[in-house]
Amino acid sequence: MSFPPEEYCLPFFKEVGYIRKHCPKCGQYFWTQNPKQETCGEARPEGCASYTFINNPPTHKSYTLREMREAFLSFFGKREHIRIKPYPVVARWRDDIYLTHASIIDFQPYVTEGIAPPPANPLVIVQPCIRLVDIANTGPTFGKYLTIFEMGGHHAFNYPDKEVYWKDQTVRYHHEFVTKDLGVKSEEVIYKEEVWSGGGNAGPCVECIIRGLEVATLVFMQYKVVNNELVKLPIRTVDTGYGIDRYTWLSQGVPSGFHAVYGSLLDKIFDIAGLNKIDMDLLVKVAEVSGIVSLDKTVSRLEARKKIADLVGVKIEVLDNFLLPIENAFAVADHTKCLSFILSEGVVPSNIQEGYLARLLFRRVYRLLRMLGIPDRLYDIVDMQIDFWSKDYPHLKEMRKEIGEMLSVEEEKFQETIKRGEGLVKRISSELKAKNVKEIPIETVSELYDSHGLPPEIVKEFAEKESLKLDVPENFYALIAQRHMQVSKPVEEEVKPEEWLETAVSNLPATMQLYYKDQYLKEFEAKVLKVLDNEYVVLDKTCFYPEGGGQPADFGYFVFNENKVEVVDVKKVGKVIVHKIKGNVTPTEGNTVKGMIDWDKRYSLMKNHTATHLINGAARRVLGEHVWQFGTQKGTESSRLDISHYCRLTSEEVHKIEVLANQAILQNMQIETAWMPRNEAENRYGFRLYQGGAVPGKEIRVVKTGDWDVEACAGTHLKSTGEIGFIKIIHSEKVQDGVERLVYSIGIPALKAVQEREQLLWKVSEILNAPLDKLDKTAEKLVKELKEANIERRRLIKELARQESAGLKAKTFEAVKEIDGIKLLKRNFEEEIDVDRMVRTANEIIKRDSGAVALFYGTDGKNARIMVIAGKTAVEKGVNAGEIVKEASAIIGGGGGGRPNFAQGGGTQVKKLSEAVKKAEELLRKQLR
RNA sequence: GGGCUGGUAGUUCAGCUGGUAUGAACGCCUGACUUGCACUCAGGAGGUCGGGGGUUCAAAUCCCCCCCAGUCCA
Repeated sequence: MSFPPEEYCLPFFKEVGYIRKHCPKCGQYFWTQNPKQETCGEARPEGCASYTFINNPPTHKSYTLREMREAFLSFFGKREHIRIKPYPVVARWRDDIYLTHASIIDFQPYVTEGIAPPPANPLVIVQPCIRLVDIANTGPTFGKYLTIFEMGGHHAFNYPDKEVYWKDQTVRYHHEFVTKDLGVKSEEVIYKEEVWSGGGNAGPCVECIIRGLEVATLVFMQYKVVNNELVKLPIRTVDTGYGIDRYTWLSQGVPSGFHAVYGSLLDKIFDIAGLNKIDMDLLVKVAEVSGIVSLDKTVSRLEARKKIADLVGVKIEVLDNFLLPIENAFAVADHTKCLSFILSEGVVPSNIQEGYLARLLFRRVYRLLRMLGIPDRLYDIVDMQIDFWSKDYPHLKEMRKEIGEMLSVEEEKFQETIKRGEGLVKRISSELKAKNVKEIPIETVSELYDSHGLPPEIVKEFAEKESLKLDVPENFYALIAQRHMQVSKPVEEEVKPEEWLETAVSNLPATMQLYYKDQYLKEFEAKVLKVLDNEYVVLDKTCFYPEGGGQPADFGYFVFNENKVEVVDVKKVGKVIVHKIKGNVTPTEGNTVKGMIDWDKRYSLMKNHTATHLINGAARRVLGEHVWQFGTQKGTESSRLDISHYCRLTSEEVHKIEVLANQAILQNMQIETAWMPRNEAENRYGFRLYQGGAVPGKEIRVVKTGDWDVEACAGTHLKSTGEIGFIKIIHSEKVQDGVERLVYSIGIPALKAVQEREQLLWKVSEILNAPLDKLDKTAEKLVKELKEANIERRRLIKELARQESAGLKAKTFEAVKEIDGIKLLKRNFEEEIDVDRMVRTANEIIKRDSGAVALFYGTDGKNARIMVIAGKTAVEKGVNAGEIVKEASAIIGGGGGGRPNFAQGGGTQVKKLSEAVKKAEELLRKQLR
């Protein structure tokens, strides 16, 4: 994809004497005022330039991050842009991404697609952004790439009938900012032509480069990518990204972006890690060329290292030893900030979704700290981050305790994983050593990582303890990716059977939602607008609630022309509500029908829905601010709510939630619902609103339950909480790591649930013949007695075996025959074919006399069993128990087998048992001959 | 959402192609010898083989379902 040169040829460039040039190294076009500028001037892997601002900043003064942020905001504030507060880093308002990775994310998709107006136009914002894709590059690039950074964006949304500003003005703003406010010389500012594309949108963009560092990207979003073709968007968006952290670095000219952003905090981390004698000259030299580093799954760290070593004239080993701890400390500074921000917004580390991102980040930090030898200082560092950033982002401080708790749970889990891993590696090692293998195969390492979460460098560490070699290939993570390619099956696309419905109703007007006008409305009259396929009916208005937000659809009836048909499903298709009916007749278009909903069901669902909000509010109060709704399903008998939480709920916590929720009922709080513009709702109630995930539309419906809970919710709710009556939490379970499910009933079903439990207790009490209040003690005693009885039983079998074999009860043996010095003991156990007893008895016999052979058999009428156990001497003389049993049991219609000294078998033709025994004896005689 | 491991004695684990859990180590109990640092020696106790179905003469082992734990990817 590329755009014609005209797209970049701006009046501004002509006006101030910029000329367009071609970079011989990377092949891209750029604009500069400096005729001597040969390359595009950006420090990148192609080697177009290196950083020239280290120890030599181009700005008129040095800025802290906070000062730079303010400079940016006020520059645009003075130029008609309205300041907007930053959004959360967890993008709860979107269902397509987890984290906010650019300032424009805040306004997608509703503003950029024209569904809702922007909060201001033009606007300016500094948005904390998280990009985990850059995680491997964070330390080695000295601050060019960070997992968390602040993006300054000034945005203008240009509508067909309202132009704010576009390319020329955008570049002018940038130029004025860097030259006038920051004091960078105009001829040092290079603008590079680029193409931007992402999230299905595209447009030309220019990158702004100063002394080797790309500091901003000015994107002009104006196309939609459809089947590889560019389609013009009605709204053209100015999407700028100013790297506030990079400007700060530029202005300070310090060796790394981390020095610039974290300042004293970085010093402390270095101090903790014992990095206090750093060769600053070497660090600066490396910093200047660090722009060529760009790691991904295919480019190895060592390759990049070698390039740098050549450039600064140091041996690669020396450089590696020098840089590794520094890079790790850099990454620690960045990752602990990132983790603090994610956790502060209530993300619970988990093995799914955004929780997994938090876990990934935690484990990476922990490994880095481990390599630095300071894993125990994690909390101190996070604490310092919270102090450091709370000045600008005060909510961090409020979450300090919860962040600490989540970290400690996570640490414990990871330590367990490592400990388990150590055991695994030890065992694998001894197996390998037994086979005289000296190296751990890479498949084993992959499996240890993939199935047991053990990072290769930790495997290496443990393997070396066992004096085994392990060379972790540079492309290890690419191998893992490949592994997943091989095993993953193509996911079958779920076909939407209702797709035709969508097109069929697309021209119909929006159905009037009577359930929002009066949620207690049970009957209504409406005009039939459309009947499809004889079973789908669209009306001009309805009080049937379509399935949504975990609340099932209403059922009921339509009555027309003295006919009555059942409504069996209701769906919302776009803005149209479609009723699915079942009956012999269908209403005709233009007719009037009377609709009646199944009120009992609906009222019960309303109660359950409001109860869900109460429980959610109660859980947040009991467990903390990290509690978010993860999913919910309402029913008439019971409902469930999944919430994020970092450890298993105790019964005390569940009871507390239950008590609080019931108190909320007793307070009989009023429930207010209101439609309001998205911006207003977010401003008034915050992003807590999005409990149920992203909510579409320009206006959203806010359901406020007294001072207990506020959520964006489309469901039907009660007028006051008192109507619920009673909530009983039936049970809780863990549905995923970090997600707890609460299952509860309300009203009479809740009472029934309690009664069922009570019934169960009574029944148990009756069975155990013990009073209710002593059930626990009685059960304990019984289990203990059962265990003891089992032990006694086993002891008795042993004892019996010993005695019987000792000949004390020799008469129990049918016959004792001597054949060739071998003693054959035959015995019919009749119905007592207890394997354990037979085996033990036989074992006792051959223990006493190794020349003995036991031939035991018996039948309980259904099954017959034959067992032959031979002593050592007997086996030496040729007895083969396995063969005897095999042939003998074939007679009784079964099978059998075993080893020469031990075999058992059986069959179902019990009548032939004696024949089989005879055969067995015969075989034994043959074997001895 | 998809994939991969694992669940056997108090603990960590063996248990191959169904056929004795004579299971191993540590821990525990009893006794002896010793009081020098995982003491040693002798003896012993301890298992619904995660749960439920099925196949089979026979299932820890094979098949299906469920539960629990861990882990990777999106």
